[in-house]
Amino acid sequence: MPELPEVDIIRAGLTPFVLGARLEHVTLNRPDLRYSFPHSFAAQLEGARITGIRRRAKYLLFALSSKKTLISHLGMTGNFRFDLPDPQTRGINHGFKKHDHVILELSGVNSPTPFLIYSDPRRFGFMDLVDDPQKSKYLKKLGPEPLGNQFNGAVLRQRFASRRTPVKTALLDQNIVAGLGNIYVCEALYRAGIDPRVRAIDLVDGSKRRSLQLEALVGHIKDVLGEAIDSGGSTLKDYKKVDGGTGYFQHSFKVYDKKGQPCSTKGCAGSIERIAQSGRSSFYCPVCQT
DNA sequence: ACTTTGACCTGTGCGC
DNA sequence: TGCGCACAGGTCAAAG
Repeated sequence: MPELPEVDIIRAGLTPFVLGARLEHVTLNRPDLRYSFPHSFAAQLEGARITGIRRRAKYLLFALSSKKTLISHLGMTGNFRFDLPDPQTRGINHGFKKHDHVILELSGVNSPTPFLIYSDPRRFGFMDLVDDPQKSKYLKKLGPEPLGNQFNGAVLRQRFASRRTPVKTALLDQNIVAGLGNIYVCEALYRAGIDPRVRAIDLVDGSKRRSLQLEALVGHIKDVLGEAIDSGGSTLKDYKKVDGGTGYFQHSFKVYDKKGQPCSTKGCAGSIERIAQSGRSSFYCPVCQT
């Protein structure tokens, strides 16, 4: 579900409500999500205060007064919201909903309710508790943040130089650049006029035109992510902001999920096609993405 | 080191 | 209305 913009909106939405809050009680409604929760997970969290929330790639990092960091990945359908238990359904998930797997009971801040709920129907998300997030297996190999100065044409050229895989696939590889997902890769490639099937290495070793495309691609990635954040992210189905509102960037999609629709590039007579690449859908205009 | 494939889950929408 | 299938914002382990 959530790519970098959505995770960043969630981070921003949580911050005023959980910064400084104390984790009074933690309830796990099942022993695992994608992976098992770490040993004594709830007990280790209880009593700690949340001293900061950051985002790295698609991960949320909750810094705790215990000096541990709670790492949360939302997978495809993970979400946080504030809610109260429903007395009518006390039998299931302690009064919360079917896929409400983690209940964080907070105190000491002015949050909408004391209960911060992590919900995740498909359970592709996971949580971990670590001493040093930089060293964690999940974060240590990640590529640069696409919105940072560490991500630029020279860096992308270097990272593409050994990759014979399609540029679409390469951009989804979090070890090349961290935070892009299927939507924003499709949209950025469209803006850059690059066919998603072009091999990454060919943007490096190919023609002058290919080099210019790679250089432009960097700017389009930054632009599309920035615009999506400004629009509150993209809501397809599960994604909601912490306050329950939806994002709006889905209304700005040019190609994602637009199969059969006319290309919106001025003067282009093409229509959007859908192809499968490494098991995911790619949407693109075969006329103006070459 | 790189590439490809399948696996992990549940829900929804479609064609019949 | 029900059934079966395809597909969905992601990532990782395994195998070549």
